[in-house]
Amino acid sequence: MKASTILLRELAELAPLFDQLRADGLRRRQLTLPRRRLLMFLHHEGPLRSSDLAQRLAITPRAVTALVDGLVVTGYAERRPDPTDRRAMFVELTDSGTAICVDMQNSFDNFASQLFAGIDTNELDATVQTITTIRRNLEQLLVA
Amino acid sequence: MKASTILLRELAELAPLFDQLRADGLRRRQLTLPRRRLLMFLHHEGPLRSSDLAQRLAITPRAVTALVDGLVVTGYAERRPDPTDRRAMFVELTDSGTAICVDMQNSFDNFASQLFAGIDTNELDATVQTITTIRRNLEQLLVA
DNA sequence: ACACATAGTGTAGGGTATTCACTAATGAAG
DNA sequence: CTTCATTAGTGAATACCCTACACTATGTGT
Repeated sequence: MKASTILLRELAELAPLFDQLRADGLRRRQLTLPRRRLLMFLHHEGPLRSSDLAQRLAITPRAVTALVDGLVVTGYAERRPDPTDRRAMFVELTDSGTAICVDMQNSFDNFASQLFAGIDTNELDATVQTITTIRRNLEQLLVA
Repeated sequence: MKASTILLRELAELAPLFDQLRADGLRRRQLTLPRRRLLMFLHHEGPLRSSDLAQRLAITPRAVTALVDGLVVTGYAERRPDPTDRRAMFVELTDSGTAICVDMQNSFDNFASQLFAGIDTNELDATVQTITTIRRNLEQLLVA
């Protein structure tokens, strides 16, 4: 069996299992996976316009509206009009949204350490390189 | 930044992008991602009872029922009573279900080759090892 | 025989996503 | 300065995934 086939299958199967393991923490924080994804995106990138979020997350603008609605209800994010374009809205984290992101980042780090315990450091570094390359390839394919 | 943190983040972000790229092929085949996942699982493992599917896919039995319902409608899978336990149902692929799996496996292989082009073979092998280990760790954590 | 556990599904409800249609605002051309 | 096409965001309708809970039918152990 080709290595590429196995790798892709492993990566594809990894995600749903991984998601399952995070379900509890998400529920505890009144979050869902897509909402968490958007939240952490804002945490890393700063305030963004809805249309930019749609592009970066590779979902429709309508889906962004729905996700942001949910985050607004729980008080993790806010909409702010774009002063340079009265049609557009910026989405930004509230203080509690930022706090929850910091908190989740810590949990994430702990979980990562635990999950990768027993894997050689060099091996881990090499894997990071490869996976990063693959993600960039994917993003390229999505643009095209 | 720790390698483990980066790797976990990359893996988490890889999945939704990856899913997006497969959306077209799935629509063309009248499938969704979770239904495809169940279908390929049967393709690789053979007929399974609903409860076993729930366990292996890490979803609730009720979710399995719903997914199988969808696959029955499109004619890709069938239910067959377990002769040794009248409560239980086996789920198995139909001929057209098997055909679609073979077809998808080919597309999958082609896509994999394309996606990993330019990545060193040894590097790829090493990554497969690492990721496989990680998936096994994950499955262990889910059982616990 | 009885209590208890297990297998699968109906019901109800929340969440993610899409498509299409619509409003408001922008921007480019005459 | 008007059209006129385009863009930003959202309402409406729809499909799907998933969960929790309740229920029926069946199996299991004492």
